[in-house]
Amino acid sequence: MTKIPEHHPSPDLEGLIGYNLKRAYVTVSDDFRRALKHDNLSPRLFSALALVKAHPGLSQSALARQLGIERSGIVAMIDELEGRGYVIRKPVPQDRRRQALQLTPAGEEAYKIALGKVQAHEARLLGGLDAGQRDALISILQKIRYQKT
Amino acid sequence: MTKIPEHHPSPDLEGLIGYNLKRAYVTVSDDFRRALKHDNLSPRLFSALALVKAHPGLSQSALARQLGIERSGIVAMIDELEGRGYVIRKPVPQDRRRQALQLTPAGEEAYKIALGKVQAHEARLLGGLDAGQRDALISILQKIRYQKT
DNA sequence: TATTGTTATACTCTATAACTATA
DNA sequence: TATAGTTATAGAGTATAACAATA
Repeated sequence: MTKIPEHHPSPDLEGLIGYNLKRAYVTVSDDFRRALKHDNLSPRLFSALALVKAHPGLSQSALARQLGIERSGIVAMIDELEGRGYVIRKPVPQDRRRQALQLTPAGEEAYKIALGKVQAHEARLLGGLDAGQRDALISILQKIRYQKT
Repeated sequence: MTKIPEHHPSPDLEGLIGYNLKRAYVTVSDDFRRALKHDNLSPRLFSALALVKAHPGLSQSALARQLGIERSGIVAMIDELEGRGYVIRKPVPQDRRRQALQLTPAGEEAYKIALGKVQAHEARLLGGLDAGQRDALISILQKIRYQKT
């Protein structure tokens, strides 16, 4: 006997942006993790590297604001990246409260490799979208993100 | 002295679908929670109600598959919804391993009210999108979700 | 007074592994 | 053998609240 595929969504849910956003993110995130399993980089650690790379000297508080999370959550992330030798906390003489974050050469290299894998993962996973759809998607998502609520 | 707004994203990150999906989902999810705070319904409990509503008699395992999570995670969710009197677990005589889930009248009513609030929240939050953008977004997100990886 | 980094603590969501009862 | 529900347990990713050092 052939198995009947279970497929019974809720029309209410399927019509909601929030539900579809969440499910799509889980799909992309799972594939991201598989793609960077060997590098042992989660999406959030990768994002932290990307921001420190783009803004050498960034403080931990500024990184937290940029990622949209509390600064207390940054500590363990930077501990981890520093432990791997990817990032250093550099004292700032002009403001002794701060730690200026920057990538080490090993961090630069690890980021470069990871970025290639991330872009390959997205190209593979989102290969079904044409360039127009991809740009439209990013533009709409940014409109949502940057919206004042 | 005027404060300079901090705005230093990473070009790499801003170009990634995954990063934008995540950030957009957090925005929508936070607003959802604010909108349904009074009803004490999280996105996942709301989704569970929606699926039981759409498919009365659904088993817990089928609900888990539908939500894309493990069945062990469903137990506490249904405990909670049952405790509030929104859902009942009904024994199935033909298969005594199963519990058929269904909404109580109170659950139907709570869901109806919640659905209205959720739709209002999305209309408000996504008011900047025209109907075409909204449909395009849902269609692209579903394409990602339903993709075989 | 306000901000930075930090710690302690707790909560939400989810996974894994094992068990039992049924099929 | 396989599936349904369940429990115990653990992990990731957050938040809140407090504190010391510094601005």
